[in-house]
Amino acid sequence: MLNRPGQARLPGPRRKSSIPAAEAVAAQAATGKVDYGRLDDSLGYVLRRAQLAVFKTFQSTFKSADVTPAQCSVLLIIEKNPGLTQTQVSDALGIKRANFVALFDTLEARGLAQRAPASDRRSYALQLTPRGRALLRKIHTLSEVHEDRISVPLTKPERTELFRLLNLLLAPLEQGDDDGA
Amino acid sequence: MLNRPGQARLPGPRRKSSIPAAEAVAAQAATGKVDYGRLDDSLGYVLRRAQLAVFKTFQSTFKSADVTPAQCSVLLIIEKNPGLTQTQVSDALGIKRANFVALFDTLEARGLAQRAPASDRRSYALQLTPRGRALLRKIHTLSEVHEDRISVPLTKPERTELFRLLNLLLAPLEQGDDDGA
DNA sequence: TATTGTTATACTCTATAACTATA
DNA sequence: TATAGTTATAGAGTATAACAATA
Repeated sequence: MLNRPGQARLPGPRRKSSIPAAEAVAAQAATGKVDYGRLDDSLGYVLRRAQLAVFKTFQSTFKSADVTPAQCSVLLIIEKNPGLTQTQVSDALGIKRANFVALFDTLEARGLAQRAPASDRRSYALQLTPRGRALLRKIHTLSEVHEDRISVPLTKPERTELFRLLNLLLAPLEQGDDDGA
Repeated sequence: MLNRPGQARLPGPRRKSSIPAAEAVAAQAATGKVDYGRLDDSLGYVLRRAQLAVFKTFQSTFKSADVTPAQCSVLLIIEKNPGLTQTQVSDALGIKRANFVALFDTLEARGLAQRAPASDRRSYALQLTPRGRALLRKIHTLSEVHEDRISVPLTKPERTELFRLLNLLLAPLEQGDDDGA
């Protein structure tokens, strides 16, 4: 609820009018653009818009792979850390264990990953299937395309600096969460 | 689904085992930390975490005002642009008209804003109430506190640079949406 | 007792279609 | 015929509680 597409048209009142009368507010804004005031100086607002815009770009870039960012992150974690349990993967990604079940069910139903027996018989050792490894090769390619697309307006040094600043911002905020990563 | 709290414990299998046998995957990751691989170099992933962390900070900072970021943005827009219609405000913030109704109903029920008659009798001229203006004074104060809190790890020039880079990143991505702001 | 995976559930946010009253 | 506000609804994403199997 914090995007920023375009503008609309003109104002006026109607039926279910709850207020008494209110002298037909001038509507000085009916002419030009909308003044965003402090919102333009709000880091949270800009971050929200950036995240939403990048997410949309992700969708269009990854539509041939048919994976959401969440599914993608799970596959990447398992690729780098085969044998982790559901709790470990979901904790690593900030996903609730309960919500991870359906998410992984989808990956398993598509034959991309599977639950293998582990020494502790309460849990599973998560691993990729050959098909999952094949899809990951595509995902790695698409990831590069995606990063390149969203980084177009930035120079290499600017992109590096953006990463540095975001991680700098993130560090103290992610401390007081639950344990600390 | 893309946070990054802490780690979990250890792996192993269990009952609804769907795969044949799979030689008890070594689980080389059961010892130390999780390797995030490309996720750490993903702008989308870092942005998502930053946005989530900032949102959490917002909640704790603004709990005394009892407003969500979305409600806050609506109040700020109406403050700066009194007389706009629901379509204009929701378009400006990227909120669907249909979803704006309940959002504004809440603000109106709390006596913070109201629907005033407009010249075009299909629409309303949205405006603040005295109570809404009073709350906005508090919101402006809390906004400063909030921005200061999340900006702690950044110097003034770094914060300015972060804004510049985010807006740079945003500009081309928000072009191909619907019309263009 | 504590933990893992699981189910059920609820609440929020988001998206679409269709209706009404106006234009 | 088109637009503003509205309603209904469906789909994600997220959060908590409670249960069975296992430790």
